[in-house]
Amino acid sequence: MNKRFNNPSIKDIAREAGVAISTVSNVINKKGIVGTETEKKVLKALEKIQYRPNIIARGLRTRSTSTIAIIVQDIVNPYTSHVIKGMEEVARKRGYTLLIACTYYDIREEKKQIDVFLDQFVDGFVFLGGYDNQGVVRRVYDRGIPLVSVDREIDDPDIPYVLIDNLEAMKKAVDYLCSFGHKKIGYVTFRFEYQSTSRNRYLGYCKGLEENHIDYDPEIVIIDDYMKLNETEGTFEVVSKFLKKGALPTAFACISDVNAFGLVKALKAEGIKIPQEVSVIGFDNISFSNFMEPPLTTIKQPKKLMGATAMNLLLDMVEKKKVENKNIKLPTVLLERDSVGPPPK
Amino acid sequence: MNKRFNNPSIKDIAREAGVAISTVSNVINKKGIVGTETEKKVLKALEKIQYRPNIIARGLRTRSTSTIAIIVQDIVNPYTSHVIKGMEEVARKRGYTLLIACTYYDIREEKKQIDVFLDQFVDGFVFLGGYDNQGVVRRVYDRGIPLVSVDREIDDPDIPYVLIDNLEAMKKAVDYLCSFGHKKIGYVTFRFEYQSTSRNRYLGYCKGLEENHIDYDPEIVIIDDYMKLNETEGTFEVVSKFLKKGALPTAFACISDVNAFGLVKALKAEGIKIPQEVSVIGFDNISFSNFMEPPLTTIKQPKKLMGATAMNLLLDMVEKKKVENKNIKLPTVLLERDSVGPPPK
DNA sequence: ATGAAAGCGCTAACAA
DNA sequence: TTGTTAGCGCTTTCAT
Repeated sequence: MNKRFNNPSIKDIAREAGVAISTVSNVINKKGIVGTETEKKVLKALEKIQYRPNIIARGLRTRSTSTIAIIVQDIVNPYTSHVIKGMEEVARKRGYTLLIACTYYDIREEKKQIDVFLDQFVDGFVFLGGYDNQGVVRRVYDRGIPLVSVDREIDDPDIPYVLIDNLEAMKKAVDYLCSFGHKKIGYVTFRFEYQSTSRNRYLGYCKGLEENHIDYDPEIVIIDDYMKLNETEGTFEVVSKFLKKGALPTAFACISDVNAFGLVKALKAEGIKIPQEVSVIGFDNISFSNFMEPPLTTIKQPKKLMGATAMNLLLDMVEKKKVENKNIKLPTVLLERDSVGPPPK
Repeated sequence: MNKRFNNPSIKDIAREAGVAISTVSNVINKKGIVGTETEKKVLKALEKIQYRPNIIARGLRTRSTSTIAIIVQDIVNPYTSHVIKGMEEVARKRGYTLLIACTYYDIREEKKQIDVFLDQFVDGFVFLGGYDNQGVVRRVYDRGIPLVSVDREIDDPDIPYVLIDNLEAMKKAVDYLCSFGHKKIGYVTFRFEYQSTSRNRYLGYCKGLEENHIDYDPEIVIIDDYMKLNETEGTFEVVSKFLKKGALPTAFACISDVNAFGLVKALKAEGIKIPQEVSVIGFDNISFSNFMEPPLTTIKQPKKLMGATAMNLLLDMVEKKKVENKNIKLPTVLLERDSVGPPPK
């Protein structure tokens, strides 16, 4: 058999200390029911022998492995990786390890991954982004496994989530554009039938227009799923094609920064000056957005905070602590930089 | 006890099929020693009952959990996340799940994470980047656990690695700069005492100068660890300070694109034109490098390929397949874009 | 307070 | 080929 190494087990400790294995277990798990003298003996044995509890064996018994599964769409997306970073730091501090899987926007893949993780006795799930597909989330929820949904809006208040108000945030972006006097405001997004986050941003765009008494003009709304996976490059191509058609607003709101980067490049390629001829506002505040030219005005999402908040919420539930509020909306901030200005005369 | 749910077990299948549990196990694990009729019965039972093997129980027995641990410095770094993507796709296809931990350049954290993963019976390790600190890698290696080191150069050919030739790649960058006639070539890096990858790039820079008969000028070599964690922003600050001192080369080579972004911004902030006054060459080919202004000339690392190659190599070892070559160097390509030009007259 | 023993679900050695 | 059983390392019940 493949017994690669022989770690000391609780048995070895028991023998060394001259006590029962259950006593050792009780010391390790701080049950507080072990006599002072006995505890001392165990502690000494623990000191002497390099012992580390076998998480797998423990997991088989307790059905818990101090492991959290996180399911994301695409780890390469900077928004995603920043949220993960926030989660990772909290998980580590609290003694949990992270299992990560990417679905690349494939719902079947998402289902498969969940099954795999279920097999592993993960203690909790984070769903980061992705399609509405509440069924798949529900399936986990109904098994009684703690879960938090991040950046995926769920109708059901039973299901804990950490979000921003995407609708209000995008409306804020449109309001900002309007405050400069823009009347022709385009929008760049991928499709959103199955994705509430992008849908709500779109709704925010519409609401922004409406409140500012601007008619919705489908000519300047670019909706294309080609921009989804290879965001920046894809947007560059899609927008380049769009520009050939001639319809040009004086400003664009963008579903996210990574798409805005491609939009900006396409605009520049046509010799269009930003913001003198066309203004652009992004969404997310990816770090690169401050290093492009011009620095991108954008809606900042509190990415790391979202991750940290979600993980703390999840671990509180895992550890059965009292959770005050499991439906959390975090605030966004509009970052004024240089890609928005008044429309040309 | 916290028995959250009662998955059907191999026992239930055995009862349903009217065979012994070991027979079921043999069917599931395709041992090929089960009679056709019996197998059919088991398959039918498997069909009827929603059965999924309990990985934890299996792991306790076999000391293997189809899990790979990957240890990175910082998941937010685009180079890192692209390599992970390459690894993730392969791992998933081959039926493994990924445990990910970040150390944020902290050696103690790295040690701690390794211990945690060791407790979990991971089947293999990937070390992505990080300090030389061969000891920590060795400790895993000596336990006989398969491991691959990526982007962390290891002297010991026993230890499998996937790398690029950092020295040659950076030398190639310097050669390229020289081919435009540059004689004053600066370099931007963080410290590299404990990090062979950055050290070898530095050595490549030095060798490039030497072969082109240019004296090394410490005045225009910027070495600062402040650029390590918050790369782009940090580099912007460091370089901005540097520019106040007045020494200015006609070209900069950069340890990585994310640092180049900060460098470029600092240069522009001083009104310096790229490439008319100063040329800049990066390293990595992060996707944004093509979307900044001017598009960044850079050395392309095959990031996803590195990840995929490393994971395939690792899993081959885990599965005890014959491995032809466990020391792999992948090629780099110099991408000519617009940030390099001839020096000013 | 301490110890003995059952058993989590599975694999593998051994017996039949 | 098939079935029985031990045991992976741990937690937890139940005696003592």
